[in-house]
Amino acid sequence: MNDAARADALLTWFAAAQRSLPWRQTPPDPYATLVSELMLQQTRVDTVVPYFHRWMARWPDLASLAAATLDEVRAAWTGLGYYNRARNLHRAAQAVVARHGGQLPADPAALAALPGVGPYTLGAVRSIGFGQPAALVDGNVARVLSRWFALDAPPASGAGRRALWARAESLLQVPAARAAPSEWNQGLMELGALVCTPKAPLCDRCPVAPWCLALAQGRVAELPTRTPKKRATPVAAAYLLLVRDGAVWCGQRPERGRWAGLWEPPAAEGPDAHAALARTLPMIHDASALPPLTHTLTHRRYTVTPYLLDLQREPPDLSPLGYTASRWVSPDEAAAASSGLSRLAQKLVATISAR
DNA sequence: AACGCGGGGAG
DNA sequence: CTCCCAGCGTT
Repeated sequence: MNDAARADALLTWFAAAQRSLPWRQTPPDPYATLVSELMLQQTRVDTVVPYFHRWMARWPDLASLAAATLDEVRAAWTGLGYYNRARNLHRAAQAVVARHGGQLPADPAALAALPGVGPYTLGAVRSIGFGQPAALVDGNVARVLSRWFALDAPPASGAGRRALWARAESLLQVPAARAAPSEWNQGLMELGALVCTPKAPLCDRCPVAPWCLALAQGRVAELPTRTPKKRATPVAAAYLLLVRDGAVWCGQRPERGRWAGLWEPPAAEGPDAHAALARTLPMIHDASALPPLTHTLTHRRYTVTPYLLDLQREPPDLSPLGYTASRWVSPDEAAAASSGLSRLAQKLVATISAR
């Protein structure tokens, strides 16, 4: 039968071709699975690996993570992006300690109730962490299944999402897949990462090419259907770098929103950023403007003008700008992986020592 | 359903 | 440059 042969082909390929990744352990560790899956949300494997090693060395279990402070947790996340994930993981650890005795629950409803655990992560923790026959759909699986079955609905659409999850559930009913849900799901994702890539997929090396409808129809390049994406919004911003003894005066951003809880030199956005900053920090009029630099996020493209001032007096109060705390940050500290500064702020502080 | 949320690697 | 990555929470 088609389904059985295809399942065998993928599982055989995965057994031989899978990458050696630190969270692929036998026996599986549900906590390690949770950590890796939170880190891997919208983030590539190669980026996550060093963060995962540092994380597991520092917090080897949920109890130790729950006992850490949010600032420590967030500092360990510095550079990974999507910082709300760090907050979610920390809160999840505290919830597991409070409600489940420090052991991750195997019950799907209890898992789904944890912060940061959505449909994908639920399927991943269930199948990879606990060996349960649970389906999952991520960006890789969406691409693989869209091609296998020549699905025309955009994966991001409601209809596309429903179709993909239905296929994923259905495939998992094949006995070989159901007997090895961890390997099956990881095999689908590994195939998407290594063979069934977004551009220039390696169809001549694909273990399931004989069963690929898109390949048979010559439509591999046009599937999955792409959804038109929004352009990044241009944003102007001004940062005031107040320097004393080589250190820079930084504030901690609020818990909500962009770069939540991270540190940066005081800043304002918009065409009137300089004026807005001057209302709270009038000393900016004595500062010298440095050459602008750009920093691109997924949805925003920043053009930042840094203003530099050697400060002899006491540093100003930053709370009127919305910062919840403030401290001096040395260039060495800012450059460290666990500085708690956004990448943009790290760039800015680096411009000072480069002068 | 639509939007906000980082940063980096590949082509 | 563009695209997109082991997505989720909020509105």
